[in-house]
Amino acid sequence: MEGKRVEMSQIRKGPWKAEEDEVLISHVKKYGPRDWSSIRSKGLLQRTGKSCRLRWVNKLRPNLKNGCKFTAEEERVVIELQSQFGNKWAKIATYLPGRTDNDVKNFWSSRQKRLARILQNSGTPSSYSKSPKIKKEVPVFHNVPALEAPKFSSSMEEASYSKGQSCSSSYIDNSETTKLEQLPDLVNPKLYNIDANGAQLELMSRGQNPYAEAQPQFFFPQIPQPQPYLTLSLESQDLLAKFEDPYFSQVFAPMDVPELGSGHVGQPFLEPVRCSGFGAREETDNPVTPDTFFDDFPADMFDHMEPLPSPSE
DNA sequence: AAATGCGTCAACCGCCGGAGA
DNA sequence: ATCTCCGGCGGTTGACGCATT
Repeated sequence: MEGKRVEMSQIRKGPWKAEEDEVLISHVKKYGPRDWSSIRSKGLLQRTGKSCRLRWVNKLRPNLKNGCKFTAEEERVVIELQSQFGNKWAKIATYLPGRTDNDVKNFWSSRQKRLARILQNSGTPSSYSKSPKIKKEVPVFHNVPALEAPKFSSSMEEASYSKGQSCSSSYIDNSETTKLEQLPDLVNPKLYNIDANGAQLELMSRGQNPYAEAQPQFFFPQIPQPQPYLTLSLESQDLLAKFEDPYFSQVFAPMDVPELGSGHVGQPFLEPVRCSGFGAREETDNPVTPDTFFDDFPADMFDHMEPLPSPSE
């Protein structure tokens, strides 16, 4: 027992040093990405097997897109797959070459935080333009190539170790011409669920999608029917969808959002705006990545919403 | 220039399931 | 059948850097 405690105290935690990385890489070169616990039992590293595995999978594995932001297409894929599979980050990551489940998870939680904050900020309409943080770029996915079968899984560490790392995607082709017709149906308000405190925004399709469990390893999500009139960013789509959700209204009605109570739910909320106004600016890195919508948010955006019932009702 | 807020990322923790003894 | 160990996964946290006030 005492010995065990001493042993535990020798386990290193925290950031990895370059030397440790080298040892780990060397081990994987020799034995492959397995026997993680033997790394410590052999005295090579004072790290747990789990820690070694995590380090390898998330940082050292070849062909990782370390440091590369998610492309618009990748974001779309994540959003699409999350709606199908729920928070199955490892599964989702298998559709994104070079991305790990941790990447996807981080991306998603950042996005959730952003959405939650945007929704909170919506309590003060002027805050759209005043909040500089909401300048975050949010892509509009005009260009939505069909998802191809994953060439390899993010957990396929056997992938040739010596291959160089690259930020280029094996399946994403930015040269495709814009096709609004391929936009996924991400504005279905039925998809969304917001918990009681309004902080956690999540898709409800978890466990409800017939494909969610049935899909094999190389199953690919169905690209829903086109929504040709949609030109809003995904987040604006999310947001608008939530505004149409009665539960959303209930949750957020008590907030200081007078605008939310002065419209007409059921009216066509998304106007056939084509690449004009918000969400259509060009960007150097990604020509089809527009600016975020909130800076340029129409002041009357919420005018189409029905008055909310009072909490007492 | 300092304070603050926010986003991103790396790493840890706990739970779970499978394999083997 | 049960127990233990290991690996995989999802959730969470804390550090850090950047932008803004």
